[in-house]
Amino acid sequence: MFDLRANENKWQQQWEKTKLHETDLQTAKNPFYNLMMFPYPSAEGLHMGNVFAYIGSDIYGRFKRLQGHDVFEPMGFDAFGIHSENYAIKVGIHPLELIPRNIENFRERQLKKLGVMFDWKHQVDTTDPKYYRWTQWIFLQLYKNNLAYKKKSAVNWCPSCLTVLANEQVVNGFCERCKTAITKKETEQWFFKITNYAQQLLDNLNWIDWSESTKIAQRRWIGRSEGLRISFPIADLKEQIEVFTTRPDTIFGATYLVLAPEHPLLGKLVTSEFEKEVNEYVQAAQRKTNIDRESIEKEKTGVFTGSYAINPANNEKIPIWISDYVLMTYGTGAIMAVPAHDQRDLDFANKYQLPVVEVIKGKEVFDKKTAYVDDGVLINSEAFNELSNREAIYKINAWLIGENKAKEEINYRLHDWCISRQRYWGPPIPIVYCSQCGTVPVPEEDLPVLLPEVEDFRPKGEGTSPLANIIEFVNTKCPKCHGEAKRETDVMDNFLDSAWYFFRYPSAHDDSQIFDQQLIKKWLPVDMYIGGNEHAVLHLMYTRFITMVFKDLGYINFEEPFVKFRAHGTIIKDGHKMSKSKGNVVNPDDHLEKYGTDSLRMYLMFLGPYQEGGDYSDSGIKGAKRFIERVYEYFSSVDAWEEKEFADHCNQELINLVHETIKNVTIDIEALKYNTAIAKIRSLYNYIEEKQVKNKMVGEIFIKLIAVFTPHLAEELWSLLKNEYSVFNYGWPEYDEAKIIIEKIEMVVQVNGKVRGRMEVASDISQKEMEAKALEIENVQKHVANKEIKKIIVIENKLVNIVVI
RNA sequence: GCAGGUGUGGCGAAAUUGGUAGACGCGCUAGACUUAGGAUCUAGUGUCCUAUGACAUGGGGGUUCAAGUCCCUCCACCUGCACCA
Repeated sequence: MFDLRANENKWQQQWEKTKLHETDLQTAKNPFYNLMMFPYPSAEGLHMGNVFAYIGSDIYGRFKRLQGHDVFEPMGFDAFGIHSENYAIKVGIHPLELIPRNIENFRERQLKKLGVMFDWKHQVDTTDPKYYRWTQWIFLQLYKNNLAYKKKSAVNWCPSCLTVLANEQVVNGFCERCKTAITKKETEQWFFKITNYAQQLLDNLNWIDWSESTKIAQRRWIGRSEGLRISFPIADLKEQIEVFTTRPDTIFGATYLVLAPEHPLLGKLVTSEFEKEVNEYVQAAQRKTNIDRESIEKEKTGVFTGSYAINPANNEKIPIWISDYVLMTYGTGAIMAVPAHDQRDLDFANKYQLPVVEVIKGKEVFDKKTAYVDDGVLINSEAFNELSNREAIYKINAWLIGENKAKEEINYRLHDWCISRQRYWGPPIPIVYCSQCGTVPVPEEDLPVLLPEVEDFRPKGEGTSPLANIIEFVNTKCPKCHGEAKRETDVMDNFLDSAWYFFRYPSAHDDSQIFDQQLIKKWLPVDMYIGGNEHAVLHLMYTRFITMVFKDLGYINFEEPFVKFRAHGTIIKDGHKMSKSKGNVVNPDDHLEKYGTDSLRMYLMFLGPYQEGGDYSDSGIKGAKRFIERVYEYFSSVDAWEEKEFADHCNQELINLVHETIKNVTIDIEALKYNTAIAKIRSLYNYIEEKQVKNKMVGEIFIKLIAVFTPHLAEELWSLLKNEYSVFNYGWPEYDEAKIIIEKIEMVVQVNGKVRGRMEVASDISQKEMEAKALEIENVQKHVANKEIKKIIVIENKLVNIVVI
């Protein structure tokens, strides 16, 4: 009996000994950078999702290697961040001790067993000072180029993680990590100006070769909308309120304004009569979580400020209200309410008895309950009456702009990236505050700003990092005037660590520079990136931003990091995502031990399309193991392989099958359709076994095809056939369309689209002969009898359809 | 609510993009070998059925010689985003 585990150990050792997977980056002639998303090393170890992702990516890498590329397939650890830190807190072990232990476990006990061709010489660990020194360096470059700034604003606050979060890390109002409801907190934070790149981030989506689902998610997240910024003068005050709208055609129906409770002009607007009510409302809004505030089920509330604005279109006096359905974070934090044509405004107007003026007439009669939001003809709009609203938009825009009452504006949903974290486990922000010189960046030669060893690394929750309590860390000298100064005590968002790691892999041990320009030129952008779509608007957005910054600062000459990105699917179990609470988690270690890596690799790739994932079943993996054992038995039982050109000595059926299989498997793997590739390889094997094929060339072709899926088995079979190590140095099989000769075809004969018979015909038969032959079939005659043949449709090599009436 | 996706045997899934529905597997059934089988091998396996028949790709309708595939409509589930002005 074939011992899969022993065989795997044997070849893994051999690979390591011969450095088969170490690519010489300098001399490589045909580079292919095959990247997969690196993991954060949790103590639980790899889960089935990681395993699925890495195996799928490795198959592509092995395929490219066999096709003759020098494949660079590095791996590293995304070990900074709240996830790692929270785990350390939970188990009560300091991250400085825990994380290296986890990394060791991940690499030695798990990743190395997957049979993936990682090049460990280029391992990267984001918590290594030699790495985060460059993360800090990146911060400094952004700072020097006005792309990093500090500002006070209402930011997302997680009351459980005790830190602020970027918008991308708030999921449905909950913390991405711990699922706690997010509140708003008014504090000073560091931001990166990702919004400077909003348009470029959007435009490039038109040409990068990424999974469509990922591109759609990014487009929506960037959320470009075109409209007008209109100024509404405030009655009795020399101020203006600016609103953003995409529907200037409805301006004559704007019957009131609504400001966000945080709006800066609010103080000036509120009349003494309404002061108490307004203050109470503002305070209540501040206390609410985003969930309470942004839930659309909730009834809208608001209060009148006592002031009025002038509608610049018709000079009507309209009241100014505040409400928390208007967000300070989008547009100008103020809207013109057009209740007749916006459902939210209508609900609000009905509740507080505000006037509703219909300005666009549609087909249906407006019932004051459902806002009319479709196209129509303008009414109650003075000079613009009877225009279609599509036309009116242009005319009203031109008029308002001409009158200096508005200007065109493009708004994005995307906000600047808040990178401050009031936590311990991250790279310190390299900034010093001096009472004389103000905010001073740490000089590049003083990097890294080392993360100090702190006994109590728990977050304190006062809006400051635990580092704020370390006097030796905080107190420092100003790099400019050498006077007393204090360090910034926040650390950087973990997503910055991972936004540039693939730039570092080729230069992983270069302490003189962030990366070697020559190597970057040779190896980047990444040829193929595979990862989970949960990072569609997080990692994959930030990493594009950082790449664009590198380009603009002159470090690289490309602006998109990944030529090709593919999102893999998720592995589910019994119809649900694997999760501890559902109790359906499959531990990959057990299955690796029991069935071997090759079985697991083959099974995972076979259970569904790679980009969709699939449902894991324990029994399915047995089938893969059975297949591997059967193949081994067959190959080892052949004592004499015929060393002949198979194309000359085999029957045409086998020749056709081999060429067709090579062709289809090549196409399928390129498209990541591993499940069907495996099905076709198995079909070929079934034929080999059934017909007891012993041609050595056919055997070798089969081994190469299966090698990407079951590399250990392939090496063993390769040596069984007395070939030289390693099969991965011997190229991907070629197919030759010309060798596929079809002499006879089985054709289906239909009568009125229903199959009534089959016939075997020579491939060079004429259409007339084919028709005649079809009509000879007894069962066909039965169905054609006494009927008039209207026409006969012949599809080459497939079928004949006789249409009768 | 919006966007995207999915819906095919008992199960995971295929289907050359309009041309033989169910490839390749899992499971199951029967048989062989065996002291034994949760091992292995062989055969069978969409449903109904006397079938050379009929019916079958979430439901209904349409286009076509021909529809899982195209169009209309309805339903269910999954994933994102969600008061974005």
